[in-house]
Amino acid sequence: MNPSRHHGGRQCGTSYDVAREAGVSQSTVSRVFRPGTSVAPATRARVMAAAARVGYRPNAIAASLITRRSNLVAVVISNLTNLHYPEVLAELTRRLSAEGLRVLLFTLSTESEIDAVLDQIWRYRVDGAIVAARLSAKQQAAFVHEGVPLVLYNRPGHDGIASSVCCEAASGEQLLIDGLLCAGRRRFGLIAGPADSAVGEARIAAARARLEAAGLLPVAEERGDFSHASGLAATRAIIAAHRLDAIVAANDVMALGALDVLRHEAGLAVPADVAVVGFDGVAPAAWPAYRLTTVRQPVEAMTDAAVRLLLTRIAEPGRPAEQLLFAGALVPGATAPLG
Amino acid sequence: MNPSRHHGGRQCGTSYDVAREAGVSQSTVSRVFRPGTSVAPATRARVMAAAARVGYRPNAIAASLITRRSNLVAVVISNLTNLHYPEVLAELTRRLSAEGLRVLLFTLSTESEIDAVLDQIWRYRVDGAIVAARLSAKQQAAFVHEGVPLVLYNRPGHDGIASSVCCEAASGEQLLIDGLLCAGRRRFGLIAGPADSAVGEARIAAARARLEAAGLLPVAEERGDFSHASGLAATRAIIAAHRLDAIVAANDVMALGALDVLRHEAGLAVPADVAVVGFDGVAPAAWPAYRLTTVRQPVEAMTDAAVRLLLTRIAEPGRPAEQLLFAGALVPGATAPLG
DNA sequence: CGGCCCGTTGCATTCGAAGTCATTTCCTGC
DNA sequence: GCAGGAAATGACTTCGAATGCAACGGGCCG
Repeated sequence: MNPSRHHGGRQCGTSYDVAREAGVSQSTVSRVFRPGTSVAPATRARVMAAAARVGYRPNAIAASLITRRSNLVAVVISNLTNLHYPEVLAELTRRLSAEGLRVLLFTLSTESEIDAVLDQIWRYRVDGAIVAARLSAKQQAAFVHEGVPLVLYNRPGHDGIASSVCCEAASGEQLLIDGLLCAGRRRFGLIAGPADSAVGEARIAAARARLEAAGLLPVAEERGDFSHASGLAATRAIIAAHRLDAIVAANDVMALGALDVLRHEAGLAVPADVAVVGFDGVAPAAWPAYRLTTVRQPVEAMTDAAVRLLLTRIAEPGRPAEQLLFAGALVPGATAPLG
Repeated sequence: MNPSRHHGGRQCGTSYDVAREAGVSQSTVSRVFRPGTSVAPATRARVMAAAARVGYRPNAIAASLITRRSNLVAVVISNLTNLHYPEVLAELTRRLSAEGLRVLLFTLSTESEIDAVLDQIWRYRVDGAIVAARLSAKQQAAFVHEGVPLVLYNRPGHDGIASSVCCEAASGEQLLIDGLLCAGRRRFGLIAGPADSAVGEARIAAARARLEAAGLLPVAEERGDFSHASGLAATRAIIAAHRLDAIVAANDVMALGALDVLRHEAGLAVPADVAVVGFDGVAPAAWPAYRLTTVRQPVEAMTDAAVRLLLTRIAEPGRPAEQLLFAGALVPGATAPLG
């Protein structure tokens, strides 16, 4: 029926080759390699031996075609350079592997690539997707339309179409801001993220809200893009024009940039002159050179939840979307006196 | 023939649905979606319209089965937490996407997982693999046997079986060590990587060789695992027992750990008391808090070469393996006076 | 006006495994 | 010794697109 051709490069045999070699049918070979099927021990042994002889490897592509399960999960990450995301990616990959799912990785250099990425996602018939990138309502709806379970990571789910896992900003910022206020800080500078970043906006909005609750307005505000360089630039701009006693950055990497400018360019003492706080809990923030006071996202719990949400939606496509919120944990550090 | 069933969740139509809708054969639909085939403009338009109506998406899985090209490339990275690798991964993904290839990502928590990963790689019939993890000779040979083009990233190719792209250690370490020697440093401490890391060993061996050429032996040696924490530990151990004037670390992250201990625990001045050098050129090394003197791997050139090597081996499977070496570029920094 | 050639198109087959259904085998209990 | 049933196995179909080959049609040239 299906003897393996030897055209060009060598290739591993098919289930038909194994079947012929073992003197059984292809169905039996298939059953041997599929858990939960009943095959006589003797037959199984014969098939395994034959498979070893011909170097048989089940073809996941062929299996996907008929089972309509590719065991692939698309993971979309917008900026891997953000230091926080490699950690997320590593955790996601680890957990997905443990569940027998493979990761099809997409990274975005610019947000405009997203439509091309989605097209590829549809083509590969992934079983689901975990997206840490901005998706419009229309794009989120496309996942429903294509029947691909979607979990958003640290991005808001539009109209409850998609499931999502987020680290809630309010309580974390509250801890930071209230601490600073208690310690007597009054002149705050804010370093926001890009305007189109929901997490960034949420954090800065939360910070601003706490200040307002205390009857204060930020003395200065600048926008960065979450990068260290933008943290440097924003801080230079702020301190050139204003006298501050606290800087609140939308993420750790910009906060580290702020620290660098304050200490190494402005000659200011942290936290004596100016306190600095961030958000994320990236590894370098904890290094002795910085010891940044920040809020750490519970990456383990969040990635675990993301995978779990995805699995349940794969298992039960009809299931309604869930939005999970996680609270960050205060990491005291040494860059802010927290009353 | 093949009308789309509506079992359970909605799914997008097949080429047969489009064919029926457009009044053409399935072959024609296939041709419309495949570049380099000849279809009458009018027909193409009809098919495109029909495809839009039924929401057709070419099924890459089905196409892979018959073409024997999955357009998937396995990327295996051993420790994403190493700060250098996220950058490599981002570049690789970007370049592979540009070539129409998708990334199947595998990360390793422990080296023992590698065999399970290889098994998955065979099953998915990837077109090629880029591996930044330790592979035994046997494992490398398996790629040849399975007919999967392999490019090793910063790992030595065994017996020229596999292609590889490496950042050569000798010239970089020479620049660093000779500079330190010129500046009068004589009492060196080395922080090596794990014994099974080829790059780590190569760098430390190169450093030692330069010292020997100058008639010196390292005063102290410790081993880390490339992590910041291990850099801290190694440095504590070294300075507790010896008086040094230079520390050479096998990578930047450990060097940053060394800096942290020297400055914030030991109260030593860098570079006045002790100079520190690393290797890689990771982003935080250039931040004002550190300004580490190091050698930067040419990530752009290396990833570009890795992808290019892979593409040519995919195109011409018979082609012999190539080993490419790249030289790192000195990043002067402020942690070492380079004579 | 006929023949030829090329651009289009359809038919039929193929890729490799999974699973349905029918058949065989063997064991059990009466 | 035979009916009943469970386990094991095989024949056959299916998933969705790509492609070799044959057929068709139109334009061009002689």
